[in-house]
This record gives sequence, C-alpha cells and structure tokens, in this order.
Amino acid sequence: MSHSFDLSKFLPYRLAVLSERISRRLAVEYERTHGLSVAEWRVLVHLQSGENLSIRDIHTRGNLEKPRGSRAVGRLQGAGLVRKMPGQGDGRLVSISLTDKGQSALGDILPVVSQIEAEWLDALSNGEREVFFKVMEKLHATLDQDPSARPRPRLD
Amino acid sequence: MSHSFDLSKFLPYRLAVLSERISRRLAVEYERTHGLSVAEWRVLVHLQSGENLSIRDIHTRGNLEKPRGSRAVGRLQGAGLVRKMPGQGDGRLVSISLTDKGQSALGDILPVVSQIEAEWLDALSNGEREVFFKVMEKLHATLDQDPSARPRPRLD
DNA sequence: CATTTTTCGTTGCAAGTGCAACGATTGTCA
DNA sequence: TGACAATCGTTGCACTTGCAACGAAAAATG
Repeated sequence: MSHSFDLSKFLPYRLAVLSERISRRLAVEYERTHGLSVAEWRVLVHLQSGENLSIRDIHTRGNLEKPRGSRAVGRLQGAGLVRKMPGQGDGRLVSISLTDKGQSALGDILPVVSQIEAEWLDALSNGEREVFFKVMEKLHATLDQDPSARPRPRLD
Repeated sequence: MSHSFDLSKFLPYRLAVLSERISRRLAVEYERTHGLSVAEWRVLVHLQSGENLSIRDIHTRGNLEKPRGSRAVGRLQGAGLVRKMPGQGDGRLVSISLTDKGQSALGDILPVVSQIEAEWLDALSNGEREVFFKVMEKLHATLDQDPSARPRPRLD
C-alpha cells in the first residue's frame, strides 16, 4: 500500500511557506526604502544592540554563513552603514559597528518593521502567542538532540 | 529615546531560524541519499499525489518561482525521475509526472522524512500542535489582507 | 474573423550563495 | 620555546537564483 502523506499538513512545508511569506513582506520595506538585501538587513539587525560584533558572532547568532556575512558586511561598508576595524586583542577578529548613517537607517526601518510585526501579533490571543513561541522552543530542543541537525543559533 | 527592539523575540527572525534549521535537517536526508536539491525535492513532493502538474501549478502551490521550478524539473527529467509531456488541450502547458524511478525515490524518502517529522510532533502535546497550526493559519489570514504581501500559496 | 492581450514556460544575464581552500593570527602542548 | 593545531575572515569557483524579456499558444475584444 502507498505511503500516506499530506503535504498541506507537513510541518516543514507549512513552516517554510509561512516563514518565506513573512520574510518577503518585511523585505519589501527595507529593500524599497533603503536598498538592503536580506543578508545586509540581518547584519544590521544583529548590530542593533550597539555592541561591536565579529563575522563569527554574526555567524553563530544564526542565519548567516561566514562568507555570506563577510560579503554583506563589505557591501554595507561600501554603503557607509557599517564600520570595520581590526579586533583589539585578537588580530584575527574584525570589529564591526554601525556608523551614524547605519544607526539612522535602522532608526528608520525598525519602527516600520515592528509595526508590521505588531499587526501580526495582534491577531493572536495572549495564549496563542505564548504557545506558539513555546512550541518553537520545543522544536529547537528536539533538534538539539539530533546529531544530524545544525547547532542551534545563539539568541542572546 | 531609542527604539526598543529585542531580536530574540522578533517573530520573523524566530520563524526564519527555525524554518531554516528544520529545512536543513530534511535536506540532509534527500541530499545524501538521492542527491536532490531543495528545489528538486519540492517538485517531487508536489507530484506525490500522483496527478500531473504544470510549472504554473507548482508555482502557485507555493515556494517555487517559475524559472526555479522550470529548471528543477529539467534537472529531474535529466535524472529520469520525472516525465515532461506537452499539455493536452492547452498547448502552452507542460504536463509533469513521476516516472517509476521517481516514484521509487519518493517511496524511499517519504517514510524517512515522515519519521523525522513524527519525532518533532511527538515532542508536542495535542493542544500545542493544534494551536501551532491554528496560529500559522491566522498569520496567513493577516497577510492575506496586506496588499504588500505575496498571495498565499494554494494548499489543496 | 483579425487584432490585441494575456498566459505559460523558457532563457539571458547579473548578482548572490555555498563549499572548500587559503593566508594570517592565535592557541596548545610536548 | 618551538612545532603543530585550531580559529578567523576572505576569496576562487561553480552553481543557483531572481528579474526581465522573449516566443509560442490561447483568450479576449472589436
């Protein structure tokens, strides 16, 4: 007998479709207003806290392979949004930080993007939000025990 | 005052990280065992129901732009997993279907992939599963009303 | 019917991506 | 200390991707 399989209820498929749709919706904003690519946007967001980061930091915090991060930083530097300085103490590291222009760009985009996120979250009840994030955490925890899965990105 | 923003609680970021981690975990399987790329895997899965599909079908069911789907189908045809025939009735359409070899490959992969998904779902309670899928549906519904968002892929 | 529009799939082209390999720097350990 | 190993960021290269443009086919319009 044939193996039963319902794509419309397949968790990875559903997640991918939703995630890409949401990601695209945000990309419309920062692409149109500031000409940023997804990779560049992710680098900027990681720098939002104000601290200086290395390529490795951006890599281990998830979602950006090393070469991809390196090139995105290069483009951001070319656009004047980011500053690259040799890491002090460790000569291998590169210390990346926002320029004033980068700060300003983030200041433009973050409120818009947060507003869009708020519209999504507002459609959910408190309980639903809570369970949704808890489930995402549980799925990560399951993946953590799977040796074939990538390591989980740090979030702090 | 500075705009408050916590990346670790940012829904699009959390979704992207989880979705990519899950997607990668599955890719390990079909890549290693059958040399399939993500795009090729998605085409195969869409064909799983047995019906013949066009490039446009694959496109509107989500997650594959037209050129990407077209090239993935071309590669699958080259590998002998898929058959391409002129669409009957409408000469523009292309009728894509699985070959025996494609059926066989899917028969190999689907149980493995379903098993992995089951391990993820088993970590959740019935209520959590239910809420999780309901929330994904609600997020899609919110996106449906946003003119800047992409149309929702058909799921039927 | 004839003409114009729309739809479908493909391709050209520029840009982005992943992987492996590399030089440079730092860490480890005999 | 000195030789070896590990880490960091970058780059070469082959490949994929997205966008726009294209030809072929069907639909819509007059």
